[in-house]
Amino acid sequence: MRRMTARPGNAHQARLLKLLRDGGPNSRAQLGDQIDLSRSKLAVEVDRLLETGLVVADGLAASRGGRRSHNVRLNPELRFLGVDIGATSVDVAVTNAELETLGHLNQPMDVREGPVAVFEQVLAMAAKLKASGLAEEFDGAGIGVPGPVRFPEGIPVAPPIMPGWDGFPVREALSQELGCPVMVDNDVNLMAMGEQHAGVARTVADFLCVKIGTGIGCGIVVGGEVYRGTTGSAGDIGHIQAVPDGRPCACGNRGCLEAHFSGAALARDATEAAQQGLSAELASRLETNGALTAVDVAAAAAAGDATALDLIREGGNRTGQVIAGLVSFFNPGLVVIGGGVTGLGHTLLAAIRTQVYRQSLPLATGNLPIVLGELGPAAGVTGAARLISDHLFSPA
Amino acid sequence: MRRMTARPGNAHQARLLKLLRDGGPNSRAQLGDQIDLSRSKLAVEVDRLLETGLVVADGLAASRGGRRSHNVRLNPELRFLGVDIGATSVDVAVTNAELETLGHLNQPMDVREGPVAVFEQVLAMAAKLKASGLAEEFDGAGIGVPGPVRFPEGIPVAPPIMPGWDGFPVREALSQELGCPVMVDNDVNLMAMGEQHAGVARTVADFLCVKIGTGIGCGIVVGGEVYRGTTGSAGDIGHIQAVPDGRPCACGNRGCLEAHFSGAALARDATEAAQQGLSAELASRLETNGALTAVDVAAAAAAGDATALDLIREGGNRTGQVIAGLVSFFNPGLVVIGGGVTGLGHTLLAAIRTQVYRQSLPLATGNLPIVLGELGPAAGVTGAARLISDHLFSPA
DNA sequence: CGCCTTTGTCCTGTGAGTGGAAAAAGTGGA
DNA sequence: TCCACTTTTTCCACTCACAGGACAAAGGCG
Repeated sequence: MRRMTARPGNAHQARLLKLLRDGGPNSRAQLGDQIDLSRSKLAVEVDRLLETGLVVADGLAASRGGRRSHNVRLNPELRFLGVDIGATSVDVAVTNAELETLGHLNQPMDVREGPVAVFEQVLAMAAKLKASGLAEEFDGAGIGVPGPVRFPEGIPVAPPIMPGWDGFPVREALSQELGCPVMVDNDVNLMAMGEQHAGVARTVADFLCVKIGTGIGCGIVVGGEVYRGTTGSAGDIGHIQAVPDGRPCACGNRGCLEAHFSGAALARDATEAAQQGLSAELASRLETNGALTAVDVAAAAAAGDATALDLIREGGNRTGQVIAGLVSFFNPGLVVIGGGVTGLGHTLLAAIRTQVYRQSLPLATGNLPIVLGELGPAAGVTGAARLISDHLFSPA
Repeated sequence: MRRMTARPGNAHQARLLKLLRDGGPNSRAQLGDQIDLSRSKLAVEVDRLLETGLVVADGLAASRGGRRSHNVRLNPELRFLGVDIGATSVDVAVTNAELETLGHLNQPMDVREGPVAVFEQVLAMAAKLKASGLAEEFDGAGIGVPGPVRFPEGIPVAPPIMPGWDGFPVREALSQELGCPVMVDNDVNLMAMGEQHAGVARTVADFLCVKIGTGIGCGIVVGGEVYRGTTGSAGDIGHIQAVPDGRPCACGNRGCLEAHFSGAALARDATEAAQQGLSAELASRLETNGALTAVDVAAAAAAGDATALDLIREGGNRTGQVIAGLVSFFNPGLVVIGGGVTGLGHTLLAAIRTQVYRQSLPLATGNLPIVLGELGPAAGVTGAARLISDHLFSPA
């Protein structure tokens, strides 16, 4: 039993833990500069944290011109597990308490196989990470699932692409299996938290994080906090109508954004184009691999294939149109584009930017960066670790 | 000089003031039930508030089975001024500290005449209210303007329908003229605050308040607080594209919601229909009044005129389509429809509801009321009073 | 009229937190 | 090597907010 079960005893301790998480090892004096507490009080709270074992001494800091100060840091043996369940693959990573990734695994998977089968796989991956010496036990785990979640209970509700998960007590079940606290959230929200913690959104209070993968979703951050909506389905922009009377969508409507542009739609359109002989490049890839994915389209586009570029541009336009509406409504300080299709890169980004800058009013777009996510596939697991650390580093 | 210039000295006093504002006269004991403070502490803070004059004794309360308690209430002589500047008219009202409207004036006006002319009119109306004995002086004023506002400074920024107001220091100027603290906000946000304080949104934390007047805007409330966006232009949904390649809009784009449905668009469409002889009802009204407004369309619809009903339904569909997108994105707990066109009533509401319930996913719409505002033209001024009271009832 | 309940006041104890003094541990120049 | 000056850390006395109990005041009810 090396596991830490302690929690901060008050708001001061919680703030200190978060400072150490986000700023790394720090001297008492430096902590004092960042927090509004007297030196005496600060010393008392740090001592209490040292007693709990959450924080440990870390040698002497370099001198700032006088007596050298004693550094403290979060216990380097603390381990968080970050799990990002996608529609077709799963990422599992181990981090330390400073949320640095120590190990990262990725495997193909199908959510539709249901929670039991998926968690079996996740637990096996976690065990593998443990076996490689990265962790003895986990002190907490964050889980991202590709659908709406009733956040306080950690239970998916009415997830369209993962029937069989509806109402499954993910948080409770995994907490049991892993023997540690667990928090569950939508994968898009975790991506937003990841980019906020370690990516492009570090300094922005209000931003949107659009994830284009098998489906399309959007993380909403208001005042530095993820906004989840009344029933946990906020940010579900895949089924906003992008094309009046457009393609039929799995949800029963027509013209949904997701039906026109997403990993799945792109693969379908590319296959169609290849079969119709519109693109030699895509056709040859189809023949080689037996099927096409967004990755093939990205490669074809990189090779200069006109059809692939057109598909990307067309999709970017659709997406940009929807985002333009969201920008008018929400007036964010930043828009982050991420997810599986970021491989499409700047062609996609340019198309989105064009639409947004053209359709939204200058006041909203004047100083609005629209950028690709910085963390790629690590955003989700980092966000997951961040989620559980936020929870554990709050007063009990 | 009867004016109160005191402010609460700490967070407890601020909470007490807000309890008294929202709950009316109250005994010390009842206040104790609603706030987490010991009786002794509560007594001290109430005494301090009595000293400042913000709160006064108000006789004895009815017995609850034992000794009768001494009531306290907000000083009944406190007066707030609520000003709601629309595109074509202005509302000015006086309230007491409990935000009950004591007097309300409404006059036609044209914002395009610029801030100086408009404020002359507003000040005259305020003077009239004073002269009728409703107030000696004002203790604070809230101002709503139909465009984006840099909130902390109270300065309109790049307002499309009110050129000439850009950068005008509304807050400072009016504070000078009125001799009291002033807060400025977008008119839609004030409507949302009004409905939150005294209308349909009293118990909802996250909701949208769509105002359809000369233009279209949307107030966004997140966790009970108005969300204004990075540059203060959040909720500016009038220029979201509702119809691809639709009607040209003043903003330079095509197909904006506002170009297809709003007070102005409705008047234009009705006039067109009347001139083309599509509706005898509208034609006769056009002849009588020389011009048509949304009110005429409402009357014609009430009389069963098919063309008028079609116009409303068509507009409701467009609006509903946009709102459906916002509902998917924001997942609110309530949608309030208000503004000048609420006269169109249930025909409009039904059209909007149909679109939203059809286009958004069940999880978001399952328990989503879409209702008309309860307060009508009083929402704006009530919200304005609420804005300034929130400011004054916060620790200085 | 006596007993019970509720309300309001007084008073003391406690714990959080501040700020100054002094000790501890360095740096760097003469 | 010594001394003056910094920075860090600990220690201690003092303040202040607040809780909670005792008690008085005021009213209901049988």
